[in-house]
Order: sequence, then structure tokens, then C-alpha cells
Amino acid sequence: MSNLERIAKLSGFSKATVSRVLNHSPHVSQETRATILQIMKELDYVPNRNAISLSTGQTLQIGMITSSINEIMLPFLNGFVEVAEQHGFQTIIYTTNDDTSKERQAFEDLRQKRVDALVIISCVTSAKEVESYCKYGPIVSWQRMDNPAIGSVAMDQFKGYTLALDHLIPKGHTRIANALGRTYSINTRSRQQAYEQAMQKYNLPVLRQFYYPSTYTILDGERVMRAMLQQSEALPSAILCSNDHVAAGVLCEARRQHLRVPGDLAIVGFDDTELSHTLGITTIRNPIAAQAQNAFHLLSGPLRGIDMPQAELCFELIERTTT
Amino acid sequence: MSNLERIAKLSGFSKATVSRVLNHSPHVSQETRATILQIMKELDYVPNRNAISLSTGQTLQIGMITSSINEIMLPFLNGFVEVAEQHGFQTIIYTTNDDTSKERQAFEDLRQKRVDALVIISCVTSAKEVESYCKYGPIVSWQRMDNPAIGSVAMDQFKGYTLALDHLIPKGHTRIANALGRTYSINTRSRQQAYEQAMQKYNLPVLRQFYYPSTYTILDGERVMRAMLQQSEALPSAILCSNDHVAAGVLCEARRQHLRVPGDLAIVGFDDTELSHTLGITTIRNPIAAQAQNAFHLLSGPLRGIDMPQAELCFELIERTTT
DNA sequence: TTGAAAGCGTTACCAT
DNA sequence: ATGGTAACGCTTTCAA
Repeated sequence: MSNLERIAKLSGFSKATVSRVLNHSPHVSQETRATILQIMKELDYVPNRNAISLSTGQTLQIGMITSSINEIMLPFLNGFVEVAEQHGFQTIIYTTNDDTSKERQAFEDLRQKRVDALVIISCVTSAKEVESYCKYGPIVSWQRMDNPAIGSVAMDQFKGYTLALDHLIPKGHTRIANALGRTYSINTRSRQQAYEQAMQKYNLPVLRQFYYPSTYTILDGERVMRAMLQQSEALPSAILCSNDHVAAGVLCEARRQHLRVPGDLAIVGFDDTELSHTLGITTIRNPIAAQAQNAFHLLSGPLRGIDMPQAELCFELIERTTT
Repeated sequence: MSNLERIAKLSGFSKATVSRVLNHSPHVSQETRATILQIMKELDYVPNRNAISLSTGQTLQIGMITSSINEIMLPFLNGFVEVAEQHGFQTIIYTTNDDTSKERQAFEDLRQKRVDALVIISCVTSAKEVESYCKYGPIVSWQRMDNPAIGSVAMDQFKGYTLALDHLIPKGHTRIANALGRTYSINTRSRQQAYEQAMQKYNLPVLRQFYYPSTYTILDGERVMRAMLQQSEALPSAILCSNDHVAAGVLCEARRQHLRVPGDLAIVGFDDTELSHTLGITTIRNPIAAQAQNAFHLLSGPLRGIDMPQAELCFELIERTTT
């Protein structure tokens, strides 16, 4: 293994100059640079990252904390990895299964300077404890945290949901069901509020008996559809789903039951994933990848001393064939 | 930020002794240890990982190369992360989108000692080029590589598929369809061979017109079911699926078409994921997490000087309600 | 433009 | 059981 010193010896220059070549310093003559680069190539030289990190105090690695990896957060993950990479940062993933001790491992890695920053997708550690790690490096969260000290790039779900309702109600839908996500999450609460407020505003019934909590997958959607049919009450004329997967399940099951969509039932998804595109499901475009970019931008200031603006994000209704 | 030297000064001992405490060396007296630990706690001391890595030449990080993250490889990913963690290693994921330059980044990180080893889930870099990086650290692959220099923990799909056939044929199934995966992968070829050999052995027809390539998801499965019904020929009496998701799709669509399962059509999945359990699909148990463990075990020798045995793995038929 | 030398924070060898 | 000190491989300041 050849190192800086070896290159320096062979080239006849000092380690400092070789280092300058490595870091593209302008204060090196063309010839010198050429000579040194030549020797590096011959020796198949590679700088040692650990030495660089030790010297600079930066690892160029960012940790990402998530309970598990699933399709919902994949656009965020991939979006973040991509923008980070563009700026020379690598992403290292901590899957925690919502285990606090595993989460602590990630926070400790921030202290130990194994990562320069942390981005939280989901985490069960208390906001207060998370905050105690802020002094070791910047931390940003996707989910909204109770603690204002921790930056967040979450979007207010209220607006997105309202968009869907303002689309459905003018079309004459009065009885609207909801397939929801995690019961106690801030997101779910916002959506529920949006629904209840809209219904009150238009003087329409709030169908609590058609709330279906904890729906995440295609199969959940199919289950919801069957459950709706088994209600003693008449079928709602529309359903808002927690995400496109659930909407896909509802759609498939509805067709299986020979219901016409949107004739008998209108369906609105959420997120605008590829699946909704494929199946032609009306949905709310949720700029998840852009949120991930914002997360990196938020980190950029403390991390690199470069302030990057937060993109102004908004939901958007994508009308397709299910409404 | 306090460091070893600071602790040494304050405790009155040398850096060497403090280091011994850190590394649980037995050659430190109880009192000394206690004193030093006490001071560490007071100063909220954390050892710097970069310094450790530079000094030891180990990062305790293992890179994982994959085209993208999806549900199929998730058990492998999670299985590997878990076993690695148990032995003090962290996993860092390189998603490459099958882009060779991104893959090269991962290999370069092995050279630069950012990771101690590499495990390949999927990669498009030529086996020859991959081999050229072997000298920088151990590399192991999940998929079978052409190059014998690179260890692999792939299992021979032939056996698993044969298991399914030996289950179906004695039950009287003579016309069997196949929903397959990547057309040119070694896995798919093995499965196809297993099918064709079994059919020849029992003197049954090889139904090439009921080969459905490139099936991966629930929706693909539903598509396959519809396609089978649209064939001019009579429906096969059974179908082997590339994975449980596809099987789930076939099952759902079959029911939607009012077919009896297994009466009109028997269905066999692959992998024994939670989904097959939930839906009661007969499937072939594929010990993916155990393969991931084997991958780590394979790395353990060159990585830690500790030889860990390869678990002898085998497929297993899990009979449920679809056959 | 270039060089010398002092860090960066550990580990590990050789003494004692 | 403990200490002194040379690595580890790079960056960065200060001089020249």
C-alpha cells in the first residue's frame, strides 16, 4: 500500500505538495502536478479515507434512521441518497425496528464522528433525548417532531387531503369513507381533521363508521373494500385512501365485486406513485423525493457552511380515471 | 471534545493505560480502571472512530451493493444487517440502479478502506473487474457469479423447484404453468430446467405456451391469471410462481374469476414470505436470511480471522391451502 | 510555488 | 501493571 509519503519521496516533492495535488489546490505548477499524478497512477495510489476523516474531522457520511425499509419511504430514501451523493456525501442506513437501543447506536455514531449528520425517517426515541445529540452534529427529521430544536421537512397533510375533498365534493359526493394510516401519527390526525372540517363546511355527514385505520398495503385495501360492503349501511360514494397501494387494493377488490369505478365508488389515492399511474388512480401528488432534497438542504448549512434554500413544496391533485 | 490524552492527564495515568481500559485489557488493576472510567464519564468522553480506524486499519463497515431496494431482497438485507451487527459490523448500502460508475464507487471505497468488505446482491460490473478488487478486501455475492474467485451463497434453485413439482405431480397435476423471473438469470434457467426435466421424467407435456416471464409483483400475478384464461387452450391445473407476491396475485385474480383454488387451479409460491403465510399459499421455503448469514460467515475468515461454518441450507415445501 | 513540521486521536510495541 | 513513543496517513499553518 503506497501512501502520500511514498509518492512524495518518489516525485522529489514534499507531502504538502502532493496533498495539494490531491485537493486540487491552484498553488501547484502544471508540471509538478503532472509529475505527481503520473507517479500516483503508476503506483495505483489511493488516499486513505480514515486518515482524511481523522485529519479533517469530516466523514462525508450521513446516517439515516428508519424503523424498517418499505415501499412508502423508498422514494425518500432514494431521493436523499441521490442528492447527498451529488454533494459528495454517502448515506448509511440504520434500520432499528423501533428499538431504542439500536436508535441510540445511530446517535452514538454521530458523537463518535462516524457520521457527520443524521436524518430521521422514523424514530421512537424521545424528542428530548434526540435533542441532546444535536450538539454533536445536525439532525433533521422527515416526520414532524414535537421538539422545535429538530428541523423537519414534513408537509402539512391537511392541505393535501383538503385538495382531494375539494375535488370530490363538487362532483356531488356526499358520503365519503377514509382508509387511514397510523392512528396516533400527526399525519393521520391532520388528514382526519381536514376531512371533518370539510364535511362540516359543506354540511355533510362525518362517517366515522367508515374510518378504516392502519391501512398500508394492497391487501389492506382489499380488506377495506370487503368491510365496506359488509356494513349494514349503504356504500359510501367515495373513499380517500392513506396511500396508492391501499387505493389499488380497493380498486381491484371493487372490480372483483362488479362495482363500477367511479360510478358506484370513486377512489382517491395518495402519493402519486408509479402504481397509481399504472392503474389510472386519481391521487394526490406528494413530492416525497423533493422533501428528501429539502432534508439535505437543511443539513447543508451546518454541515458544509453552504446555505441551500428550502424548496416550496405543495400537493397537487392528479385526476385520473377513478373519480 | 475530550480525547485520550486529556483523560490520561487528568487521571494521572498514561494514554496506553487509558487505551487498555477502553479495550478491556486484563492488564489493568481494578482501581485504575475504576478511576479512569469515572473520569471518562465525567467528561462525557467518546473515542473517535476515525482515529481507531486509522490506527487499526479496520472500519468495521461492510458495503452492500444492490441495484435497488425492493421487497424481494429485503430479507437478505435485513438478515445480513442483523448478523453483521451482532459481530460489531455496520452495513452501508450502495444503491446503484445498475449503473457501473456507481458500482465502481463501492469498489473504490473498498480500496480506500472506507469499508472492510463487500457483499453483492446484484451488480452489472463484469466478474473479471470485480475480481480485480478482491485484493483490497473480501467480496462475497448472493447471486451466482461466473467467476469462481468470488464467493457466493446462492442456492441451487433446481432443488427447490423440483420439490414443488414432486408435490404437484403425485397429486395428479399433469398440465403445469410457470410464472418466471428474469429471463436470463441463472436462477430462472435452473427452475426452467427443473420443470422440463420433471415433466420429461413423468412423461408429461412441457407447456411452453404457459411460460410467463418477468413476473415479480402482485399485479404481475393478476396479469398472468388473466392471460391464462385468455389462452385458447384449456387452463392448466396448476401454476408455479416466481415468488409469493406473484402467487398472491394469481390467487386473488383466480378467486375474482370464480375459480376454485385448488380445485380448478393449484398455486405454489416461492420464498415463504409473510404474505404466503397470511393468504395460506403453499410455497417453497427459501432460507434467504440464512443465506445472508452465510454471506457474513464467508466474510468472517478473511475479515476477522475467525472461520465460521456455512450452514447447510435446503428448500422445504410448506403445504397450505392452495394445493 | 514549495517545504517543514505540527497536528488529528487512537493503537501497539518495547520497556520497566 | 504501567509508561514512553513510534506508528497510522493525511491536512494545514507558517515560512521561505
